[in-house]
Amino acid sequence: MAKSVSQDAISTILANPSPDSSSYIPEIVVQVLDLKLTGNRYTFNASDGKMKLRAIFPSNMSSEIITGSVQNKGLVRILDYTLNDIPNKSEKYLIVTKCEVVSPALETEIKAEVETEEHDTVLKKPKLEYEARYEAKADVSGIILKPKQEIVSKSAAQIVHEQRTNMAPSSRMAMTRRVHPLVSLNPYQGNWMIKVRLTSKGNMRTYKNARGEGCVFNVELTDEDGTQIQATMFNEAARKFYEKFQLGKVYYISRGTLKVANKQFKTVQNDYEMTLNENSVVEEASNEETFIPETKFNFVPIDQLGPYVNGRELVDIIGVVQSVNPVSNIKRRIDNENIPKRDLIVADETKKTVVVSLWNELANNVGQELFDNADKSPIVAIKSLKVGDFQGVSLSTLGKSSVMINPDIPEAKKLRSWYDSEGKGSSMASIGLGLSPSSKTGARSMYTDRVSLMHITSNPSLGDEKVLLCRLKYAMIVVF
DNA sequence: CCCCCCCC
Repeated sequence: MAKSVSQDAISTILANPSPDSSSYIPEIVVQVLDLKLTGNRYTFNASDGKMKLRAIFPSNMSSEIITGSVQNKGLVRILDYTLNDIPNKSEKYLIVTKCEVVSPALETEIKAEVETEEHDTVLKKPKLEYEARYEAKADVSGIILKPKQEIVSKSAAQIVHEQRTNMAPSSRMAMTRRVHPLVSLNPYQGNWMIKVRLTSKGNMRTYKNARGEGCVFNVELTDEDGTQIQATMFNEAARKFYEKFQLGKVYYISRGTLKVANKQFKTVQNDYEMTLNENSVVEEASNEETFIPETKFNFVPIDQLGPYVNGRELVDIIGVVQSVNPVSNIKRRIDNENIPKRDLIVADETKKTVVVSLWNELANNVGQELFDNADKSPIVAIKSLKVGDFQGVSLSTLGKSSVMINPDIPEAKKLRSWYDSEGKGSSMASIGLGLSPSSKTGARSMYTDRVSLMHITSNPSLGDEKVLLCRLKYAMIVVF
């Protein structure tokens, strides 16, 4: 058999994102390029000479890679796979679930067109650190050039070894020590390291109770499998890690402790929660490829907020900012403490508006930015909002809420183009004050009273007196 | 060890 790639292999994969036994898929042989160890997985570029696709090998392939049968610039036949979306990103990546080795390393990267001119350019590209070192040693005189072939025919295991030994000690540590999946952690096993994305960050707050006082903040961590865990830091640890932890970034974490999570306060699906103390190790995994999902939003359209009123479940919303109030200070009843608050009105494609109250630092920081740019109708995406019943439906931030202005996500682009083309010219009604026939669930609050009104007014068995009473109540709410 | 999330 000819040792080459299948024609249009990448197009075939893209056209069949999740093949099953009934799909007919022609043979897919690709060249493995840029094979490297990322965390605990091997990743590579699958190439058919024309197109490339980021890909990941299954963990059970690792031994074959280490023994050298799968090589960089070698050929593999992909027997089964799924094509996965990276949320909020346009590119796809290929998860190889079954494959076999066709050929060890070829001399060159396969290109569909013969590119003699370009070949020189390729050689002049900035070299990877290991390549530069390799050549520098061989080429002491500056005359004898090391054949490129010797570099390309190195097995993945060699490359990985060289990558490790040439790296900064901290990253080498991260590569060498096994990354544990979050599901494998428990309170009884201490020596682990995880690689996680920070998918939620609470604000720092102080507390005072019978057991003492201090400061605390919580984060939510997500790993490559999508498993989540909440981690808590107190006092010294809270101060040490508060700035270091940034929403959306990826970290290696070790030396934390696990305990059984309190069901009552659980915000993620995990039997355990993590505590990090001042001796825990948190290291950012910067400039590294990773397949950990990005922070995921579950946007609820404004006209669908009804069922969430006064519920425990939090919502994410995305909308166009219609207006922003100045900050006001609210005196908390229980202890007379002043808390900054700023209200804004947002609208979305359902042509409904809702009032969102930003509290504490969100009112001051991101709130001020919104205030200053209110005339530009920015898009806001807000994660983890509580849905209250003030004026029917109201939204409020919590400590763990986050506000993103003009986020680079498809939903924001869609909303922007809708608003610019037709939204800004159309009339919008407040979800709180308007009747919303689509939302009939929920059992209390003024909002539900008005839903009941609709049922009653459309029920012929009721007397005029009751209908009038309900109409009166509705009228009063509107007047308010 | 927190677990509150405020006001009209």
